[in-house]
Amino acid sequence: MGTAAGAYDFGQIEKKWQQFWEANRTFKATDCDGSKPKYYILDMFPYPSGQGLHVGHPEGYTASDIVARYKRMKGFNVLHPFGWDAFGLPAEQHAINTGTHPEATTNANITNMRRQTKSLGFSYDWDREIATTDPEYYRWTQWIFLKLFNSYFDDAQQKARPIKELPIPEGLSEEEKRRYVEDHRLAYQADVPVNWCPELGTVLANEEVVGGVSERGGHSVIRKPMRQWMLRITKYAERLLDDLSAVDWPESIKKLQMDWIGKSVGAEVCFRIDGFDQDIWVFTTRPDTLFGATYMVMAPEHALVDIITTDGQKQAVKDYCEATARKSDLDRTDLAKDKTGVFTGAYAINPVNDERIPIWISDYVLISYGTGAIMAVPAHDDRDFEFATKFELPIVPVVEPPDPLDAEKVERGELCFTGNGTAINSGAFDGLPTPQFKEKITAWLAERGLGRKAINYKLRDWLFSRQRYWGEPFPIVHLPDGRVKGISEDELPLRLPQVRDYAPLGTGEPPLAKATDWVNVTLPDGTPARRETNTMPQWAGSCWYYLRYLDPRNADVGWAPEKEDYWMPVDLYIGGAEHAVLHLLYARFWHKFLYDLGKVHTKEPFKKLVNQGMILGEDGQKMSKSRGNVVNPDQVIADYGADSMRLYEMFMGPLEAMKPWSMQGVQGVHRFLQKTWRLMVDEESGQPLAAVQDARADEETLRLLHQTIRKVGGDIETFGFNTAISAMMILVNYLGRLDVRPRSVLEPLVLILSPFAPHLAEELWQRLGHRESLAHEPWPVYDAALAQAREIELAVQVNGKIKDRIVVPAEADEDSIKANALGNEKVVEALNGKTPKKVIVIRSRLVNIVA
RNA sequence: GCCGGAGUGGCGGAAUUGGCAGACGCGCGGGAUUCAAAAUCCCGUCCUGGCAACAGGGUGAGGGUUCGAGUCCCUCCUCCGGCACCA
Repeated sequence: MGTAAGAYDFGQIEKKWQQFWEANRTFKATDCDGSKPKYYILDMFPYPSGQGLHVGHPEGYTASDIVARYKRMKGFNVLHPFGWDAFGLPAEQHAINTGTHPEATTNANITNMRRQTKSLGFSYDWDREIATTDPEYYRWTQWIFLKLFNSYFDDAQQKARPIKELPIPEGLSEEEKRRYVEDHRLAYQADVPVNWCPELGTVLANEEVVGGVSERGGHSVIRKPMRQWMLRITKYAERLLDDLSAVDWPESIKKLQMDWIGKSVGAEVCFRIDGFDQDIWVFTTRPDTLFGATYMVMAPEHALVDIITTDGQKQAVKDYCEATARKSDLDRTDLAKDKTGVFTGAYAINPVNDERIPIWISDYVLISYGTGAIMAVPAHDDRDFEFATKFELPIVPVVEPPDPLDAEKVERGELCFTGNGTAINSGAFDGLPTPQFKEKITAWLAERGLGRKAINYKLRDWLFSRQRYWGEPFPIVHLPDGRVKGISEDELPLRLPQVRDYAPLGTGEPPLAKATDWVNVTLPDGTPARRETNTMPQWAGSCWYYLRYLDPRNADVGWAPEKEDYWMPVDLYIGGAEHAVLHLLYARFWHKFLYDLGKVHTKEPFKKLVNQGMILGEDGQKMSKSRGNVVNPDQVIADYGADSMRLYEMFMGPLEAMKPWSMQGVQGVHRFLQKTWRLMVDEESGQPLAAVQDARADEETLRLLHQTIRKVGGDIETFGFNTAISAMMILVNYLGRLDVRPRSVLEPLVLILSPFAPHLAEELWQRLGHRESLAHEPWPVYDAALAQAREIELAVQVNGKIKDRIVVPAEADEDSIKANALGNEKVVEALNGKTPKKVIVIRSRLVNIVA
């Protein structure tokens, strides 16, 4: 196999061109080149895992590489960088088990994955390679954190400002002033009930807990109050939501982000507590149902619970609160099927009708959303309905559904209606449609100081600290008096210290606490202090890496402003849909913050986003070691070559779709590349075939060529890589039948194939007599006139059924087509003497005769 | 439960967005080449009936709009993804 001198020796060819590109810096991106339009195309950088590359990675990378190579040929100055999201739990778990420094593991994994990535021939500018674990990189991650720490959010201006400019209310003590400032920083510490994972020995962000267990590893997660670093992402909720309309992203991803942010517009309403000075505020999206509020529910953690509970109910309430506190997240969701709760013994006064309503506690009300208390309207809220039914609380209908049948059921308390309708049992407001009632009652409450318009978000502040070793250290010190200070920027990077072992202490104390020499510091003024021992979560480094690529070796700033101005935003971002809310929301948040600081000039970092779908094993199942269906890219490349691998991954189906692997499919595209080779190269000599000539192509050949150029270019623009490949296959199959293969046809074919199979294309280009790489050759221009067929075959239907086909000149007008069709003998036969009622002519498509 | 997305040959998938369903590839069948095999090339391949020309049916199921529906509308089924007491 492949013994002849001129055979398609992909192994040798691919190595040769990879070395050529690297030696010649073929894909070097030139900063601030004003002579060309720029195009920034970014892949989601991978975690350097010990498993190495799997076949899912090259899918997105090949797609982006095709676009990058295509755009270069279209005359763009393309920035196409690559790097490593290198902090992460696997290297640390390995360190805990074996004592190997995670850095050593990480570097070895990067070396291996870099080799694998390079073996696919992607046109990255490798001079810009970065790793988030490099101190020269995380120096700037820490720098951004310091900026967050030293900023607050100005609600009126809806933007971040330096903490020094925070207006502090009059009359506060020094201690209160300090607290006030701490409470406004965008990076702050708080005692929060966190997702504590005993198995991993760390807390997790809400986004990292899936179905009550940890996203990584599937370990159980419990609720535990701990002092943690938080980022005030909630301040950006409105902007994160608004600016989604400005990006070209899949609607599904935008929707996921919208739902995650979860904006609700409603009102906060004040209820007096009978016999107490205190009030309870509740948040509701349905202030129009206030007259139907028959009880209240507070979260068990609510501060007022202890105060208002009557002696008789003390024990029951205490037991319930303790039981709730012990529940893990998983237990809570499991128990969600059946509502639980306890009466406090206290009553509140409904502000609209002065009714006395009982106050309950239940864990179906969350302390972390709204005010931690609700007014319950069982007739018009499913959860309240369920609770009221179980505990036999009154149900008062106040909204009449439009459907009379429903209305009757609601009236009898048999149906819970949550839609819009007409107000009933609501005093002077009766008869109002829901939307108007909402506005009226909100104004009514506001006039009396009993309520106000309010907006709530599901989005919570970002839990930003982890009790791990392998992450960015916080540039923060703790003073003996409890104050927290950021270290100065010129002390960055704050490097990770060496530690004896990497195991968490299990108490919540991070491994860094073991590095006492590092932890204990003396400040310039002589004060002893302790360094923060938590580290940042993995998402930190990926929040801004697209900016470091712009200026990756700059030792003075994270990125130079003129480079940011030239390259940003990212024009095309390709990666997996699993990052829909995590990475993409966090990165947008940091970007908006940097925008407020004037460090970036665009509101959004990623203009267009495309998700590649997952590649399944040959059995149609998700690839996994235990199933034994994992495809090894190294093996595929060894057997068929990188070009075949690239081409196959693009030929499998639509980029975004989930699709199963097929080794025979790889063979299929490999055959196509072989065929393309043999189209031009003599397998014996390696020289161009005698059939390759400087001859004129005939009309039919030119037409197919120009149609193919048009199709392939158009398909690349719309990510239809599978159909682009199919079009090239048709052209190659056609040319294979010709005895004379004009160079003027083969050369454009090689050029349009080159983004897909770059090694083969470069080799063919050279063997056709070119000295330069084709990487910057102009993309062939198609001639619309040549692509246009002279004659067109039309289907002729009678009553929608095809009877025959006719051939007409491309420019034939409707009347002549009509005459042609009606004169067709099959048509005459089918009509059987009947007169056509109507003749529909779709030029270039078909004729339909209705009889 | 709620919100998205998708159901097309034996398989992966095409179909100008309302206009010839099944491009291209895989697989399979037949043939050429070969001592033989691999590789390669040619022909066939949605289903049913027929030697064939041809006829009929066909895009998850059922209904509707239309001269015309894989594509649009309604109802239902299945699979995948997301959220899961967010008031």
